[in-house]
Amino acid sequence: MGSRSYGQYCGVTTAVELVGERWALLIVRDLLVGPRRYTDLKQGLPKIPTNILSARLKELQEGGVVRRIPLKSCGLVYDLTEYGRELEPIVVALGRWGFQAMGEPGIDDVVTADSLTIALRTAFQRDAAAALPPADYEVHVGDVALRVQVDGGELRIAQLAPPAPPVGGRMPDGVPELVFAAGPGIRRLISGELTPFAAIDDGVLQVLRGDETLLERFAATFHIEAGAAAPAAAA
Amino acid sequence: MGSRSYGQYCGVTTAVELVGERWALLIVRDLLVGPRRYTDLKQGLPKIPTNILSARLKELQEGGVVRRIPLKSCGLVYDLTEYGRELEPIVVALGRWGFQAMGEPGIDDVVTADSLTIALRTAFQRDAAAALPPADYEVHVGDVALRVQVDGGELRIAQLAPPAPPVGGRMPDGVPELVFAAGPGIRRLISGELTPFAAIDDGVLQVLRGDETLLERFAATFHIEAGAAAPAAAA
DNA sequence: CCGGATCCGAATCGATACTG
DNA sequence: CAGTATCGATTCGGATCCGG
Repeated sequence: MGSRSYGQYCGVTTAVELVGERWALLIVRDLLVGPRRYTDLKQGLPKIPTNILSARLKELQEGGVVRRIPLKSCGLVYDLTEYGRELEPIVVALGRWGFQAMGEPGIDDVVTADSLTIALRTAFQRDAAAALPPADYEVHVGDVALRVQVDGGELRIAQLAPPAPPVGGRMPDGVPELVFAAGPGIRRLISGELTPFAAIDDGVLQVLRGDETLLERFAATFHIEAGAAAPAAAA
Repeated sequence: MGSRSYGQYCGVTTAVELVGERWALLIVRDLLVGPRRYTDLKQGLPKIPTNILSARLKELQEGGVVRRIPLKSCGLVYDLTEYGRELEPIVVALGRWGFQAMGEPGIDDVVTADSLTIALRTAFQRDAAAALPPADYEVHVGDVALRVQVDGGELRIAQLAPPAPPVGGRMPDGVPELVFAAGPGIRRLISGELTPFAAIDDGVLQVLRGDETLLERFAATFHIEAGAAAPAAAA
């Protein structure tokens, strides 16, 4: 009964009926990084109730956004359909928009591997990167570790354990030129609020290995301009 | 407490906390067309409960997306902030994405002036239009009437009565070269599923005045490719 | 452990009525 | 015109439980 339809014949309306329910776009965000098992999604979305996760996955499948793939080696993954994958620029743009309104982290906010991966894609400055020499970073935020490789306009991000190597993921060889660790305060480096030097000085960030001047290159490569009006950062 | 937070420190998460609630993005969609009064919004969103509309407006203001402007001539409008206006490319992209999943209209789906305005912006092919001569259309869909002017890569859309001339809107002068009327089936013209000729033939569209060959130009100017996989059109 | 299904109280939504 | 108030219908959130 409860006709949940918005009652309009319109593309935007159709879109929000497909991916506008609570949690749906965050599931899509994580699947943009790669195929994920039910349990991976649950871990990447620590606060999602399991019934909601399974309901969303069902709806997203019915909407043609997500598909369920039985794995040869026993198991099961969810993946975006080709149609679902077309959401990538939209999710990235939303992330860029929302980034500007991020305040300080809530007391029990977490940074997950997938969300950080998308955040880096969001902040990636292709043109700036193309003009810079290739670089190879290892970034730690909380207990998430990412291998971030930039070569020309290309960006490659791999998630280091934990969690276990993602399905279909390929571990990069070689040694990163720069290894550093940060907390959520890394946001202030990406926003330009803090220079790399100031970030180290404030204890927001520590260089674990490598030449710390590479941080300048990192900051030039990953940046989100505080566009128009920096809103007062909602609660 | 029922902390409605998603518990993640992430731009995408922040964005959906700001505009991810039910109805919120549709309010933004309508405000992208121009400032609107409470009652305008209610008419443009016929199925929104009034308490939800006022709740969303309040939340959007707190989030720095919408602002409330007392009108000199007695009255009150809601408008997007500069930050809110940055959602335009995102809403347009979502509309383009959702367009591909639109099936046939539900029995009591409506097409509103604002949603059609955004739909045309969504479908606008700047490059194609720039290569074509200027054009001046009047489009009727249901009881919505739009004046659509294309000049080079520029698109201007004005809403003809009803409803009354929008606040701050300016009525175009002159006479449109082509006036036509359609139903929701206009979607099939924009998707390329129907040629202009076939659309007339099927009764999807009637030319009321002007040279019907201009419909070719209209179809070339407003088009949405059925990109990757045309999903099976959700219920 | 993986992939959910079930149950229940709390919060939100939807519809309508009403008010300054 | 611009909202509140109210109340039943849904949905969400949290926890537990179940079959492989």
